[in-house]
Amino acid sequence: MTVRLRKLETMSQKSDTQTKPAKATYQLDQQVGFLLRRVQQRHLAIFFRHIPDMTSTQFAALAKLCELGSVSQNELGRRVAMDVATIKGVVDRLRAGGYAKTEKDPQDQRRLLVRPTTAGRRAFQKYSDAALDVTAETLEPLTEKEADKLLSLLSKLT
Amino acid sequence: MTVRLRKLETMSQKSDTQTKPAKATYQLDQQVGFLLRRVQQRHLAIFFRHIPDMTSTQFAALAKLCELGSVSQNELGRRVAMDVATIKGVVDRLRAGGYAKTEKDPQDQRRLLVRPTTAGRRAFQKYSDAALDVTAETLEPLTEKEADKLLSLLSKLT
DNA sequence: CTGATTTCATTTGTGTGCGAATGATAGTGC
DNA sequence: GCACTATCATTCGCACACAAATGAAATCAG
Repeated sequence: MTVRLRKLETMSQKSDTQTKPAKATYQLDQQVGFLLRRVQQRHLAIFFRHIPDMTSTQFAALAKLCELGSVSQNELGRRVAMDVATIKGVVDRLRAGGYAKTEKDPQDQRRLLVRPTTAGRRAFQKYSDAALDVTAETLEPLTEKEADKLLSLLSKLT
Repeated sequence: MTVRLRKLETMSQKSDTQTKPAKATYQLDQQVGFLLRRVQQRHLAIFFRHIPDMTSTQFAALAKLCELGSVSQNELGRRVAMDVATIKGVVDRLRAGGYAKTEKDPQDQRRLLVRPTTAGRRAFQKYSDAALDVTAETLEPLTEKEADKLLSLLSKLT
């Protein structure tokens, strides 16, 4: 992730004067996957401008962690839709940044309990408004109604 | 990228019985960034099921490459919205897979010209229908109208 | 023609993201 | 109490994705 702002030059928007195809033709810029990637790029760049201390992924994990207080690493991963391998790395970095601490669960020796530190809670407090601004700025090209529509459509694709 | 299918367990949809907040509260599952990430995860898993030979990124680059015939590496990257460092890796892998070949541009010694190989063109032909199926399957939870709406909204966020 | 700027490719470093394999622990059935 | 199975964390390997730095080549200004 970690997408910083980088001018990718305007991509030729290609004024689509093609003859109407009987069977749909493969047009890269019309594929969901491509659009998703580009929108995400833009979103991550915006995120970084607002919250440079942390990546979007880390913030998501921290937010959930503050909400839950104390969870096992795997459980946290599930709550924020991250693979076990991914959440491990994210927790490691949160820990390295002083935002989270971990300890073995005395009740279950397999589990690694994760908790936010005071600094972690403070960072979440500090940035939660900024995080909302990120969402707002990302959706800024849309009207409020369109934005709602987009969120609801995306939710259906989850 | 390379997203294989992995059950991420159903995330607790959390029946939101909280008191209506005057100032919007940070709810992870309502942030565009989070939704984008999850939708992309699902999309990449679908992509891999249909086209296991190549990643979605590689296919995008190959598609553009077949359309253009011959481009410099940087130019190709710009066309598919990839960073210089990223496009280099992608081209390397396309080359390793036998889908593309490169050569120094005789007109400009800085440039690395990239071309699709015969196998590359064949792969693109072979998979272009599958790629459309990927888009279709990704959008499958939506009606056709909704899908169009989504694509148009995403386009605005580019 | 030459120095400054731009463009292009490469490399290094960091941070996601996934699959697959491994080992440790816990729970279950008998 | 003992296999069987499930769960949890870790590790490895691969593939993006970007910033920043470097070097080489082309272009532009004077």
